[in-house]
Amino acid sequence: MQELPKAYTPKEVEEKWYPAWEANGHFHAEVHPGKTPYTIVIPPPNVTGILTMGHVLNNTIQDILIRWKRMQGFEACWIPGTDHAGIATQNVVEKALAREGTNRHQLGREKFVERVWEWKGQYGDRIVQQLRKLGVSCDWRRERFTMDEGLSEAVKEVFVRMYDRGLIYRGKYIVNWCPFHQTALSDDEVDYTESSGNLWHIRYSIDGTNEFAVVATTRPETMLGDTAIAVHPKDERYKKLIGKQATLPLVGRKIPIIADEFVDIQFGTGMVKVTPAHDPNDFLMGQRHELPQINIFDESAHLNESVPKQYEGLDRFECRKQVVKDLEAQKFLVKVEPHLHNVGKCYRCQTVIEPYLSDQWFVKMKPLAAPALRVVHEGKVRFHPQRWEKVYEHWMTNIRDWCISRQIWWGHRIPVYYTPDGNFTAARNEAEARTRLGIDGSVPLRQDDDVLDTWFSSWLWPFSTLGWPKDNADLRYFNPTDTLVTGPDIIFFWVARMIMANLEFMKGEPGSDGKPRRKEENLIPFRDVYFTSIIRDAQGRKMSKSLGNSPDPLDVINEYGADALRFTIAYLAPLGQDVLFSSEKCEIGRNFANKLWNAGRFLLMNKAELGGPTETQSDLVALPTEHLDLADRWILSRLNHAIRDFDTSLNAFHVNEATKIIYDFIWHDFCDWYIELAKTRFYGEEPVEVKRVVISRALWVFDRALRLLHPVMPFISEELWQHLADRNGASLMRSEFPTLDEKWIDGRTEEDMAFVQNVISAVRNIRGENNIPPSREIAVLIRSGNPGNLAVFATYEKYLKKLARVSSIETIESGVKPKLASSAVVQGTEVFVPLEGLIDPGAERARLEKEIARLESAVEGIRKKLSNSQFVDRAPQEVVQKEREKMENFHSSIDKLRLNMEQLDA
RNA sequence: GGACGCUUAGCUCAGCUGGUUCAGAGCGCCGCCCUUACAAGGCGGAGGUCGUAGGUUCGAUCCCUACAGCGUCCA
Repeated sequence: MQELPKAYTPKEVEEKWYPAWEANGHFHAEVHPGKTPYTIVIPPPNVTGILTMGHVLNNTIQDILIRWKRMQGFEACWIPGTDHAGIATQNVVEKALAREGTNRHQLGREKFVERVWEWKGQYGDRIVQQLRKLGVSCDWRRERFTMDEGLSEAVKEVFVRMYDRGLIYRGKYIVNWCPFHQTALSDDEVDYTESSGNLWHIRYSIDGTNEFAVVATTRPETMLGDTAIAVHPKDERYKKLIGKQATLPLVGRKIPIIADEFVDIQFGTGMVKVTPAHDPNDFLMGQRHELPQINIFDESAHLNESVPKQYEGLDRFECRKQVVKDLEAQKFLVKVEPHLHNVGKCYRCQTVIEPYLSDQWFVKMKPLAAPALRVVHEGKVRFHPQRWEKVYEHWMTNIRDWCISRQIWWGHRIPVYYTPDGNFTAARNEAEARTRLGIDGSVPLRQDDDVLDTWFSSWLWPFSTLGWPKDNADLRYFNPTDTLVTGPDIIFFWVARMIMANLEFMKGEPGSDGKPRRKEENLIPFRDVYFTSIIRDAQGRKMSKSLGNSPDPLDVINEYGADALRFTIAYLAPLGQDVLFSSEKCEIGRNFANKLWNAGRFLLMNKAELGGPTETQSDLVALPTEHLDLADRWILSRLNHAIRDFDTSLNAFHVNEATKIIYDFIWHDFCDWYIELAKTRFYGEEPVEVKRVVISRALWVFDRALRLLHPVMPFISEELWQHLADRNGASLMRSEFPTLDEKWIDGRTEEDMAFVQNVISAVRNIRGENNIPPSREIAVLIRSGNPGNLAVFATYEKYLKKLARVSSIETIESGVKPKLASSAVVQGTEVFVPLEGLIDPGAERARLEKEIARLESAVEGIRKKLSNSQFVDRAPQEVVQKEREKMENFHSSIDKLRLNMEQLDA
């Protein structure tokens, strides 16, 4: 066998294994009646997107879960895909058109949409290719796109069914309007940034009095559309004004003074202007009081004909200047104060959003929300961390109807058809529309121009990707899916809506038993939702393009390796906490990979040295249990602890803990101790047959460690695993995940080993504190009243010799006083290192004093406890007993240390 | 203004729901080492009254309350 290179080089390994796994179908899942499915649907990244650290976190976690379950024998299916990202994608193509000196209007709708598809064909798999670099084991044969034919069918089917049930309606509503894109935006497509503006105080004269109403506003130009003034009903200052009329300055319109609880008595003057067509709150207030809605803007936010002539045609910001100027000139402006407020901007073009009244399509959310809230309350869908339930609950109980129409061209066109005389219906296609409308082919039909919000396709993702609305085996088997891994920022826009959609549309669909689904646990889209944390930079700032503080994951992979990146991000990501990331942190993962690599290298070198038959796949199945010594029993106990704890952690979605468990096991238990101890046997006197057993067992343990590690670091684990034995074409990713074998968990062995480790540490401490170089061997004397400890030593003195570089070990009787020795007490056993000429008695005394002081402060703490009668009476007896034992041990150690210190002078 | 989260070593964070030498890890720092797997490494060491003030309890980093600072979401 060829010797491994001295350092691990990720690139070639990654480039070798990923295509091999994919070509062998290892990522693929099929309906398999004998196996339990475990399904994840990927949160589809925007087709225009590039891989970010957020994707790395999210997809690493998914891959850890799916690889783990796959190795555990589940039929693990991870469905990947991309989102058509309506506005974002349209924007990209429009920019390209602009560079060519044209635009979508010149091109026309049909040609434009063709152009977008072209773009998608050319660049649409960029992010998907980038994901592969990370090593994700998605079932690429099942890759979907939200504009696929199948998914489009699902969208139309859902729309028509909801329309027929009255769950979709058309209405005038105030929406977030982007005057640049001239489309409505959903709430999440609006970025809010704090900016400094002004608060203008404007005076309205009140009819029949000499008084004035003074209102404060951040948007004076909207006064042109005011239809009321509002005060709080309990505001004593203005009670008498309620019901009176005021005159709107510049316009002259008479508007009423109304009372509404929404008004904040503290804000400004306590009087507000009401502009129902241009402010979401005013819109609601207007509905409550049946106020007129006067729309003063056109679609590009220029003033329309509803305002006095001198303002018509002005841009809204020019108009603001003009209105302020005119108010001032006519003495209506009372004062102007600087004011900080949140301004909503279009997330694509940063144009200030205009709350705008327009015809839109809506989904009625209340009927959908109730069951979706219930399944979470009842724990049928579980959130991790659980606290997100409250956020979810708050949103679900205050839910508002969902504006689903977008005035753009790229997306699912709304399946509604209009006749010239204004009749309309939703339909799956034009023919169905004609049937529904009762018209023949002679009447021209026009389909709605708008497209649907992108989320209207992604909320169907857990079943549309599985072929719905067609009943099929995949859908029956893989839905409900198991785990969703996503960010809490889209809990409303995506997670909540998926729960609603699945509950609604899976009802009655055949389930895994072939019978129509009824029970809610079969109607949910997923059982667990893991909310990932936010990735921030080392200073704690959010990663953003404009700050340029977001490392390109592909650069990081090139520099450190995909496994190192995956490991590091998993290691750093506690459930529900933000992650402060910088690429240098990948040294954690890289160094670990290198450590692992060299452990493998060491084992393989020794195996080659010892000769014997080459291991085969089957050789590594059974654990060689001959010639077990303390170290062997100990590492098997530790391994089984690791297996158990890994399972516990990952079941609780504590990915960082699971990662740390493997790290600690491999680095500290296996490398620092087990390999070092095993050297005493490889280089010792035992016959070569025994050594071969020892190396085989070490390889067996290492094989299990690689299996444990594989979900986190798939590439290096596979590469090493293949080197351990002739695998005959098998892959680690399809091998069996280690399971707990209780019989190897052995408390006695761990105690004995802890004693050995502590003695070794004590000697190393003496060596370190006295600056004795490793090249200088030392002698050790042991004194103990504990025969068990002495017995362990008699058997395993070679461990101490090797690991602490000790030349000889002697046991001494009590009463014998070794001269000028450095000493320590380990679990009641005294360890002496006679070091005449090597140690500085002053330094040694200081060392012992420090240790005595430490023990004395511990004793003091216990003394306080034990002298407290309340503690002795009320604490559990075993706790009290333990404290007493501790106290005794500490006292005994202190006595010994004192005595040894005195002898330094003798 | 409301809800939630965070505050532990110089830095970044664990501490899994009150008692084990429980005060930890990684990085950084100091000292000794190229000891035949690994200097991307080994061994040893220094560093914290666990945000503040109360409360519950025999006992609090952990549970409760208030406050401060930071952050996120909602209004």
